[in-house]
Amino acid sequence: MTLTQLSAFVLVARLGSVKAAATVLGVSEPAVSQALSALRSHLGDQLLSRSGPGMTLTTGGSRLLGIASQMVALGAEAEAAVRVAQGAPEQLRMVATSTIAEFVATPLVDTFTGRAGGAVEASCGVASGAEMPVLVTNRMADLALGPNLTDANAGLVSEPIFRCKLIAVASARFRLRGGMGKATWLVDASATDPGSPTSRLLVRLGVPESRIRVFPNQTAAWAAAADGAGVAPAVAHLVAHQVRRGELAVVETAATPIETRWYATTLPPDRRPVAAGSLRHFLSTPEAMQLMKAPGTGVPPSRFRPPVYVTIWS
Amino acid sequence: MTLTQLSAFVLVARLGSVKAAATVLGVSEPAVSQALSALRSHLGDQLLSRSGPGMTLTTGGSRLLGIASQMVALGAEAEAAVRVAQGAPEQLRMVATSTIAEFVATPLVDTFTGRAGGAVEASCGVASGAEMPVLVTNRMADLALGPNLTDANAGLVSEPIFRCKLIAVASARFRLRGGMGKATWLVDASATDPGSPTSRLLVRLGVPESRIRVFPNQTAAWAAAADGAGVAPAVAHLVAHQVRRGELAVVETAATPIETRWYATTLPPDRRPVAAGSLRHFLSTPEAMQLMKAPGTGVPPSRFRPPVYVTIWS
DNA sequence: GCGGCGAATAAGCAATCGCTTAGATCCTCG
DNA sequence: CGAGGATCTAAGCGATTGCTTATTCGCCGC
Repeated sequence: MTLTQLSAFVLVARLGSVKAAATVLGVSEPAVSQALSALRSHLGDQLLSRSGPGMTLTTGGSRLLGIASQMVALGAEAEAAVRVAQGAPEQLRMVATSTIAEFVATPLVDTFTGRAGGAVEASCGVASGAEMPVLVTNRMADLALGPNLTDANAGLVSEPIFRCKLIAVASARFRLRGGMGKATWLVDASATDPGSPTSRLLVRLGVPESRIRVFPNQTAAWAAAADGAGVAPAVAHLVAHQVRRGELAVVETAATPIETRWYATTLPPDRRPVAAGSLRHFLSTPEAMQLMKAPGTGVPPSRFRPPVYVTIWS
Repeated sequence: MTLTQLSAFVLVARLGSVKAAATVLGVSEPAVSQALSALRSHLGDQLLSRSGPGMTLTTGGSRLLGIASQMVALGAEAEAAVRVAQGAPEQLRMVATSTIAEFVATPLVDTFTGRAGGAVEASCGVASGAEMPVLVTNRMADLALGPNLTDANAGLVSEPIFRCKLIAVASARFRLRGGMGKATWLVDASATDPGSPTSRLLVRLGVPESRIRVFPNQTAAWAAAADGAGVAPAVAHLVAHQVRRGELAVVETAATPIETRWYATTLPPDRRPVAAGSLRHFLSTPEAMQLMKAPGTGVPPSRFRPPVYVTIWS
């Protein structure tokens, strides 16, 4: 029984799929499957089995889940505690939805790290809205920036940080033939995350999959839109730069603008690391607000490493 | 960072010596030393260092100790929880001081197991008085039978179970030459445990080490005493059989009889496994009392496996 | 019945774990 | 200063872990 096996089990149970757990852990799917099977044979219990959409836990599995979660969390805590005691910079792991990560996460994290004066070392990863609560409750991430995750029984605390509008943009010369229903939609990875504002927008407009093109990041999608390839959803203030320069123009649709909010989610104060509390507080300062409002000064998208998920055990 | 390494660290920190931890774990001393050094280099912290009698923890070490203890305890709990959920018999690990283990532990455990009707599978090991609190608080044992271990800050609960007298015996034909000070004392392993009634007796009589012969178990010591090799300490009712048959006779000394008590020690009710509570309760029943009083009907000492300590991870 | 997707299994491989024995080191106490 | 006890290091070993790619299994929708 190793900690690796336990965290694989926890993630599978919480995410409801071996594949999803493998993605989060950044390993191949058989690796997770094997860890699970090792645990199964060691404990002599099936622990969990597929059933339609998700997984169902055996009695033993559900008993184990609570205990294993604690062990995984304590493992992360143990490493952090020793490192801090040595005066080493505290590690702070933040996850954000892809759009946020692309534009504002890095400047926010960098500025926060600078403010902390070397006492904190922050890193940032990408996660879907579904992954976030799992990552935070199991201490695989300290703070999530994205949708509202407040969930009483999971013990998470979300706080609204920022308010913005989701609109649609296209090349100024772009002309729809046959109305909005026929347009090609150019989206980033967040559209594959059900529950994200982007995917809500597409659902509300009834856009079929065949008319959606997914790009690795938002900037690439906008570049394609500027080339006249179609319509792209965009957070208004993030795309303001391109609109002002005339590369893109706002397109009216039946569903836009959509008002959305970004939330910062952490464990409740008594169970979260102090650095997570500091970052949370920093996010509500006018300075952070300014960074989120004016990302044109942020880092170029090339510096953004897309699927660098959180690594749990260094 | 593995659970093996963490439990090695916890045991070393709590017992104050690498060697003691190795003994408890039933492995060689370099094995523990190496586990510790692996943990040290992984975390980049010395964690603990020798200082005279015991060990002193670094700041990081003391942080880690609490967290690691929990993890080790949860590891044991996880295995138990899954096994129980499967309907497998609950494991119950008892430790006792050598004398108790030799005579009464096995019949007690066997009877208790029988009463439970297959729902509990109990095993028994030997531990010194110093090891007991460590083993119980870290859930490496569920119940300890021996001296009073009540320790508020460690969160242990001891309850008196039985009262007995420690006396001295020798061959009926044995005659002291030069008084008690010159006698050879024939003792079992418990005499090497400071704090045990036997060692208290020897200290009180001022017996020098040179006049002490240690036997692997109490029965062997008594056999030697019956052969006239010297004087042996004995729990009165345990040796009654041999006295009645004339093999041994009670010897008067300045310190005997010593009144002693056996205690059952567990975690407090809210943190201990149910089976430990049941055993604790069983130990206070008249039936258990009877077994402790009349061990002549117990198992022969050959069935007693001396240094089978608790194995933590099967 | 059949393709497709998720999961499990197989095979292979490097790294690590966990243990041993043997020897070096270090500290204390006489 | 030397003896002895405790600890650490070294070397070696077998088993396990943890990961990969490739293949097979089981199930669902058509």
